[in-house]
Amino acid sequence: MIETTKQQLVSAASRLLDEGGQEAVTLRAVAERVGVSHNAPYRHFSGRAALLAAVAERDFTTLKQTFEANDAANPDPEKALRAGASELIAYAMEHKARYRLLFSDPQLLPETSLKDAAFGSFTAFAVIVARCQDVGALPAVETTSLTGLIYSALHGAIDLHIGGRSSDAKGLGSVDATADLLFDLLIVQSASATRQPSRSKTRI
Amino acid sequence: MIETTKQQLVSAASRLLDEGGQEAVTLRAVAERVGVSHNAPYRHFSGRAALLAAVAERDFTTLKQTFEANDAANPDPEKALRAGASELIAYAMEHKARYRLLFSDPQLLPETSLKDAAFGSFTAFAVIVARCQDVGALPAVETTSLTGLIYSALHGAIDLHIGGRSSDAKGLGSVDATADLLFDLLIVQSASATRQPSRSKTRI
DNA sequence: GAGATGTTGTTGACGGTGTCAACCAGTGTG
DNA sequence: CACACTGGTTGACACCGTCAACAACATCTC
Repeated sequence: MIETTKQQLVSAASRLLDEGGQEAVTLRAVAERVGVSHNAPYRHFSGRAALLAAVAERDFTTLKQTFEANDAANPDPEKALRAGASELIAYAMEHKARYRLLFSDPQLLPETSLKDAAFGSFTAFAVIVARCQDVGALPAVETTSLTGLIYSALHGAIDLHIGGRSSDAKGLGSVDATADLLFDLLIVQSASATRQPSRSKTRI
Repeated sequence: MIETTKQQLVSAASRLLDEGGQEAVTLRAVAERVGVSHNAPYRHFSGRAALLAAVAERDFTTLKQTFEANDAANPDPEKALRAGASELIAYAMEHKARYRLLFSDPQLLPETSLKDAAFGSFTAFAVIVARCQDVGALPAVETTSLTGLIYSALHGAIDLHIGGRSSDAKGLGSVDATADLLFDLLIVQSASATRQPSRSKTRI
């Protein structure tokens, strides 16, 4: 299937993002790569911000699908959780600028469709967290808050790494090591709690 | 004491950062605010990136001093830890664009003096973490890794909030709530025999 | 079928931005 | 006095996002 011009613009912007980061994605460069005039993108997007939002929306939905596929493929919730985190980290490492666009960019327009896509990927991740809670692998606190904490820790480790703040000089380990430590500590905590008979209760 | 032109440029850039974010900090606007020509900044900085690096360096050192003062003021390590986190969050909320410059900006030049300043603030935070470990308030894993994890979680929560990714739609609570949950879970884990979580958000 | 209309392009211009080059006024210093 | 250095100036350049005006073409309506 051939891509429409609009899709080509999104794809070209994604590629430029990967190759040269945010500042490399100029509307003119995108247009040139697609082979249209410097003003053609305005026929499909209201401006640069809208084009980037389209890139983000596309990636948010694929990310959501990745989480869902991961959840379905791993019967063990704890494995699904760790695998999901690894997928997120892998995506971030492979497409640093795109990851930042999705999760950090402050000037990304708050279009509802984009918010929906972002919310969808978060929810898919929360489903895995809930499953872990169900089997007592994670503490039985409010699921959304716990998911937020885990998401925050993963995002923080990734973002510091991408920004060059976690290299040797600052002593932070690799992103994967930080994620491992996070899960080790959280899971130890909940396992010791559920081991106590008087308080044992699994969420239904 | 009167500020030198160089200091005035840094101050003006900081103020513009607070008022209008990254994109508001144009060399021309900075120069105009100081009252010099649009090219005067080049007599003091090699370019825009270097000026922003100077802003970051200044803030990194004040942040380090904040951590140190906090450490000295709180005899209880756990209180020092929570207070230090609160200070970081407060700084981030008050100066969002500046915070992002320090901890997220990818194009911040890797000058050694800037790296030193960043490392200094991280180390000051690590000192508090180590004290918590000494009294058994935090798990006895490698201090640098644990500090990295805590730093990552705090940064992630802050960054997602600043980027508008943690508002209602995504269900993440406020930054402070996420930080509280983080400490509650970590401290419960390490001292579950003798301690209770400071906030009874956990459903026990 | 013919005209109106909307879609998707185009070219050209505008102001704003970072940066480079050239120049200029002081201020020591040999 | 000549000289270089420091900190400032003006002017230009290419590049950027964006707006306006126009052109080709498909599609709908009478």
